Amino acid sequence: MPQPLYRQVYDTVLARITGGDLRAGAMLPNEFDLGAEMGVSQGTARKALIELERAGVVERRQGRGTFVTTTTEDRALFHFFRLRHPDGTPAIPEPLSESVIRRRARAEDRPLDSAHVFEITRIRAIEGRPAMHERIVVPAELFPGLPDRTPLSNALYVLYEGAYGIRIARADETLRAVTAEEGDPLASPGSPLLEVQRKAHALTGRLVEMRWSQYDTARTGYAVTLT
Amino acid sequence: MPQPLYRQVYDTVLARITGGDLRAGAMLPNEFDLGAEMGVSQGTARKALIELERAGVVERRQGRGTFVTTTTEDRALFHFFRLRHPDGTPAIPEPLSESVIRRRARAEDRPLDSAHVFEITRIRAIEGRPAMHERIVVPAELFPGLPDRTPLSNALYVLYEGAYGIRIARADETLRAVTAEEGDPLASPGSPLLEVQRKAHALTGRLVEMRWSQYDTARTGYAVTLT
DNA sequence: CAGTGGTCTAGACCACTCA
DNA sequence: GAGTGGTCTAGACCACTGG
Repeated sequence: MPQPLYRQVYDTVLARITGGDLRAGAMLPNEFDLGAEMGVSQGTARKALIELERAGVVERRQGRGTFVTTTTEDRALFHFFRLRHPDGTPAIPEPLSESVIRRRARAEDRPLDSAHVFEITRIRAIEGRPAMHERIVVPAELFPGLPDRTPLSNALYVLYEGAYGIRIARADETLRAVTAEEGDPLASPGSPLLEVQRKAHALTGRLVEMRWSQYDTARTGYAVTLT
Repeated sequence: MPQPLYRQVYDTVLARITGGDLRAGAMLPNEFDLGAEMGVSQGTARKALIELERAGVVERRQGRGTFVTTTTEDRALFHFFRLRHPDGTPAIPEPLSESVIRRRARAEDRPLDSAHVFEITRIRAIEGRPAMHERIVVPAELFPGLPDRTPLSNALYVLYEGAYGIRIARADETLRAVTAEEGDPLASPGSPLLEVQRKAHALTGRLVEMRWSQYDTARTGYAVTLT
């Protein structure tokens, strides 16, 4: 047995989702039907579905069924945006300015594996104060017509999925403290800023976004839980 | 059925571990024996053990058995210490200075739910340069004789478990960028520092440590993965 | 009410570890 | 070779959802 049966079911279902056969929000077959279709028992199909749920690919609801996970504004805000107020509630960013340009990929964009990229630059505020400065780079061929969609959704990952079928599954971030320079849009020179570098991967595992963010953390904090 | 059977098995086993009946590294009964003991089938005992493994409480090894997880230096360094070199490898801290005092709990120590606390202050270096300044507060009654154990282990959580049977299961952190002040032990005044506030919980869920850390991130970064 | 996922059982065989 | 966890099956009943 090269791969466990439940793993084969897992891979097949995942391929249907990433391949577009099953779109976000679509209902999957029930455990018995899926098992029959794949030539395995209900219990084996069930194990595959449970693993898919754990990976965040599907959502299971007793009495209703199993559905392909949809990236909602809430989910994007909760999972992939970590700034919190002192009381622990998520900070809500509001757009202040935004630009999207198309350009050739530079050396630093190499990991995106694309000749051309879109570069999004935006500044967002929290409770009325400019607090976030972001530069976002994505492969141009994966997001056709992106510049025509301005103003972009505040939650970019909802747009990625809704308009381009690209679901962000994982993001690796590296955080550093830096100092604001002359002309910084967020804070006066010398002020401390939290700099975050992100590499975001789609369900397929492909790197689809690189992001440099700077946060003014005078009134908020970046929250993480380690387990 | 108020609670699923597998959940009852889970709780019973967890209670045995937190209660000291099963110590770190101890081997659990196999799935059939555990099931028989609890009056459930092997499959149900198995499900409880899998959940315990997912929670990081036990480790299962095919052909060997199921064992209570031990906090090793590696685990502590990998899970609960997030500073990484640019190439992604963990930064290795080396002790420079350390002090442990006993004092009355102050208002800010309230969450620790203890009248007296130990406060550990230490400075550690990375690749020879002072890079971490930490203030750690724990309830005194949970860690009797802690000041006599100086110099403390570099990996405190290994000491917590080995000497006091307290295993850290979860840590909530909040990160901010701050500026070094006059006399800062890590960097010259005005330099940016990454400030991390941690609240660490034991397996039982009790808050057992509060920690304020400052990192010089000039040569390292704090790495996180969001999923 | 029919259909779904959630729990549980009893049993089988396989893969790995270690003496 | 004995003992362990890993996979898989077939079937049962329960709990929840929605028409």
